[in-house]
Amino acid sequence: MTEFELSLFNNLASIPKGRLISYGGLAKLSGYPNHARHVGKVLSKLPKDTKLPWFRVVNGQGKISLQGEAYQRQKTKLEMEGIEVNEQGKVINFKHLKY
DNA sequence: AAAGTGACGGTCT
DNA sequence: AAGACCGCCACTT
Repeated sequence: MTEFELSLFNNLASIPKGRLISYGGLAKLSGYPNHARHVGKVLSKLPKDTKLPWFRVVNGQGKISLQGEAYQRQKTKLEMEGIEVNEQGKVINFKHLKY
C-alpha cells in the first residue's frame, strides 16, 4: 500500500453521494497531479465488494470510461443516485466536486 | 532492457 | 464540437 493509494482511498471515500470527481481531479486532490492514469490503474484493482464509491469517478469530459459490462455496472450505480447518463456515456444531472 | 499498455488530460486543429 | 496529438507514469511483455 503506497502513500498515494492511501491518500487516494481517503479522498475517494469522502466524495458525497450525488457528486462526481474526475480521475485527474482525484489525483490532484491526493497530492499527485498528472497521475490520472495511475488513479484508473489503482481503481481497477479494487475488489468488487469494496465500500468505496469508485463509480463516482468519471473522466475529464464527464463521461464513463469503463467499457462493456463494467460500463453498465457504473451507469446503474450512478442512476441509483439520481444521476442520468446519456447514450454517449456522459453524465447529465450532477454536481462535480472538482475537475 | 526496450516497447507496449491503460478506468486519463490539456492543447491544438 | 470532435478528433488528433502528445505528455504522463507504473506495470507487463
